[in-house]
Amino acid sequence: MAAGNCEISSIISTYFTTLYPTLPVQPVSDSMMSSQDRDKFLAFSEPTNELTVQPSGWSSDFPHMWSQEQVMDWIGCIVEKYKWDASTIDTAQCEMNGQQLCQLSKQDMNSIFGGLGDKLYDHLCHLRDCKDSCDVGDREYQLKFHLTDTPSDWDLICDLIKNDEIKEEIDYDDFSITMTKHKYYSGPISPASSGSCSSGLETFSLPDRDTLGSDHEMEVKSHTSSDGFSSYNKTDVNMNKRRRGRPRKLNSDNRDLLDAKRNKHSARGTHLWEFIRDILLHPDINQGLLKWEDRSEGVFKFLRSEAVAQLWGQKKKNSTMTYEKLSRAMRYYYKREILERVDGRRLVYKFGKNASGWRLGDKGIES
DNA sequence: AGGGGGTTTCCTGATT
DNA sequence: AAATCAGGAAACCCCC
Repeated sequence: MAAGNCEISSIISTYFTTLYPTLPVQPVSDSMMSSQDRDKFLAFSEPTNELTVQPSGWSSDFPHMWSQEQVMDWIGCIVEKYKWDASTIDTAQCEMNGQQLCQLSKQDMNSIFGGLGDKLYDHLCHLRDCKDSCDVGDREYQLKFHLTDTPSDWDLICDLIKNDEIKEEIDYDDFSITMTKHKYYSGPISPASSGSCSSGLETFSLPDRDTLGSDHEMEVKSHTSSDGFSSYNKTDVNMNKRRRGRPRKLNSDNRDLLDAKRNKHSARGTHLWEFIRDILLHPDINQGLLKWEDRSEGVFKFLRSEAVAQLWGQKKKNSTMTYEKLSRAMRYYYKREILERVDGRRLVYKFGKNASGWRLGDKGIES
């Protein structure tokens, strides 16, 4: 049991050591973990030898700077977090940017979002407070780890992270564990001891086994984002071979919840072609899995077909997914004209007239 | 309970 | 030889 937890705990400890040098950490002996346990934790989609921590979507900017898309993403996250029935929300009323959002009173929120209004308002206040408090060092870090396997495994992981300063929150649907640190931080992670802050949600991803040999050196990074709030630091840590793991959650997932009212099928989850499309549209999570061959024509290529299949399998909670199976599903799209055949080119597909949302200029697509 | 959509699984054969 | 493509057939899961 504790074996698998040891590794993730080690990763987490290393990361916390980086972020919060004053935190006590529990070094974990790798020998305590069997390869079988290790395999339970598939946690990366990254083809580089790095542990990358990057702000995700709406969390990286001040709420009042959010775009309409980021507002939607944020609402989607809260909907998901509280398992709210998205069908009760009028999506048309969600179409506002961050500035408009921040101008809403609690009463406004309640009238628009019903019972979820309170949650949204409180969370928004929390985010604003968090941003505002950076200068005085009182801030909150949320680190989100995407794990694999069954929730019971995550429970065990949580058992290994017992520090009163850290609050853990497990999201069983999201296959992730979020840990929140509320303490003042005075360590060197922030370049700017000048009040830099990286509050909000950050996502951890681990290297791909395919690209790693054994005993690699890995870096833990906290990227500097354009808003200048994040900081940079790195710590080397030896890691053993790992298998590729759960993908970071796509923002589109959150949108799907809100789209449930409009699309009867979205309640069942993202379709394969949408999953593929969303990977292509998010270079930050793409990680070299797919690439556009001809962006304007919707032609794309699988760079790491099996990795994409693994991710798809993880999304569908199917550990036996392969590119062969995934490609069969892709071929069914030809008949429905969601995809068009691209003859003579391996691993190359083209979006068809019934695929939407991939074109430049489509709603929500900026580049 | 039954039907439909969207895969998933398995398979054979062809092509690269 | 291995990976990929093509598509038939059946099964599966979920929703209505």
